[in-house]
Amino acid sequence: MTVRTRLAPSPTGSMHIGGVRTALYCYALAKKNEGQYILRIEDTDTKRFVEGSIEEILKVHEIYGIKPDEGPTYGGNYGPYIQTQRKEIYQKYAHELVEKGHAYYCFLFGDELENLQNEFLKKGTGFRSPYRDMPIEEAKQKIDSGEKYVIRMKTPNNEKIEYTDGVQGKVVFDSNMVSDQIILKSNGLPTYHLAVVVDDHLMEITHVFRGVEWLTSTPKQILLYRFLGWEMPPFYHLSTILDPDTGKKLSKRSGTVSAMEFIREGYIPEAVNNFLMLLGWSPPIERAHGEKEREIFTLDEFIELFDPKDLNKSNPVFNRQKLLWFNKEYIKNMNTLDLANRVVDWVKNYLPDRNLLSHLETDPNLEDKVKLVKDRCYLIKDLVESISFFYHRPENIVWEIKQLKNVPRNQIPQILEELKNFLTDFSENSSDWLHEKWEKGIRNIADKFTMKHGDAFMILRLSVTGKPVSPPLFEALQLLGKQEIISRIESALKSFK
RNA sequence: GGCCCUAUCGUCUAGCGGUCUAGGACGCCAGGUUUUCAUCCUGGUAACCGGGGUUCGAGUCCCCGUAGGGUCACCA
Repeated sequence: MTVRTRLAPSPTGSMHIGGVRTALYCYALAKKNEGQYILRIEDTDTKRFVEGSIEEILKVHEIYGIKPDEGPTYGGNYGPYIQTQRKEIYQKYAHELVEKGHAYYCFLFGDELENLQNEFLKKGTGFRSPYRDMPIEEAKQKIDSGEKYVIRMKTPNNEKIEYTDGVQGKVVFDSNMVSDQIILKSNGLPTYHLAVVVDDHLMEITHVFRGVEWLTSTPKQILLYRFLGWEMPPFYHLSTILDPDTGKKLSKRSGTVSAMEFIREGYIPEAVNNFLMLLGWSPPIERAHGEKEREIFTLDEFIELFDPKDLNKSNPVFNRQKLLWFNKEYIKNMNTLDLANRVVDWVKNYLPDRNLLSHLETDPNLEDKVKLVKDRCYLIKDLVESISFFYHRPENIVWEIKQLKNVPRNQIPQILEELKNFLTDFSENSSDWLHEKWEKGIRNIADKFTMKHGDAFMILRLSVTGKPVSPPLFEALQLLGKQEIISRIESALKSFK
């Protein structure tokens, strides 16, 4: 049997980061077993449809490296993969269910419906409509006369519905608690409950991953599978990612939750994936007492290691600091050329600064610059910021900083003058143009003014980069080039006059 | 409120009856390296929700309590 998993998002807005985690688990199980990962769009709620969200779901997959084998734009033999395009299929099964006596036409709407529903809610049992037992012929007459209707499933009474969940274990429900759920809405579209069952069956899905919020609706699907005479695939109800602030489902309130937004902020998709996979899953690796455990996993390693049995039931809190740490690790350890390309792409896609972009695209030494700053950055954004001084001369340098509190202000121009003369004497083309050689000379200058070496370095740093924090100074200067350094020192000097 | 699920350092987690004086990671703190900020080393801080059982023995099994989450739609 080939393993087939699917992600079934609703196009109702930005794709949530939790969706990526679910996708990761689906994808991993499919790929581990050389099966297929399918993307299906559940857009049966036309009111909540948001323009552009299908495109975004596709884009998120592409960026995060999760490639569907089937789905919208990917094709496949089980399409269409967008539910509104499968309307007739659901209708056929819904009516079939009525014929078989497992569902019924219901004509209850408005206040009447609401009042009855409230009664059942108060009683604490599942909703049952008075039309449940109306003879089918009578119901059909009403329909023929143009009455509006929905189709509800006929939930059996007094029955224990139990099944074993792949992550939650054995779960038992009382059928009296399960409502006669609407499966076909009055507009002719199915509700989720019917649509998933039909599609998962028709698309030959073998393992269903979804959030625990679906757990209590599972008996409805179990019933539907039974009514339709189909075998139900194993279900895996995944924990909910919790918000660190509210303790409830992760929401925008505490920060970014959109998968695309993380990328826009400068996160590396591989790092986000790594963080996500470990939220509720831990690798089955033998651990020696006291030995450091591995935290970094590539997608391929994850696929290899993944097994649903290692999924946790309890809900993890989304720890942004740890995500940041993962990102930093990925930036630090990434191949420099690859990283440089990503920097350019990021600026191209998410920064309006076209000027900077053209600098980056034409810089033959970009890779060296990236290399210089890569182990000090958390985000791609930081990387861009750290190297931007190469392309932009400092303006309005602030000399009154605590790092220079021991240096008399009137001494600064003197030092700069010395520095300038000193560097001017080097030939950029000779073997003298090496930062190791400057270092000694600059230390000598500091000694001459009886100041700390670090202070002299700081003055140089400020005049050239404009900031008290910079990448390793000498390597950076070497990359900047002699002419540029000297002219930056000169303009710093001018600001003193 | 009914029903379902969960409960180990602040957070992510390992643990699947004895090897637990409970391990790792993030964070935080201290020290070292260092021209800034980082990186990098070294060390430290910090947890089995409470109460009953079962057992020779419980973080690990059972029950109750407590706390948290989910769910009760013509939304998915």
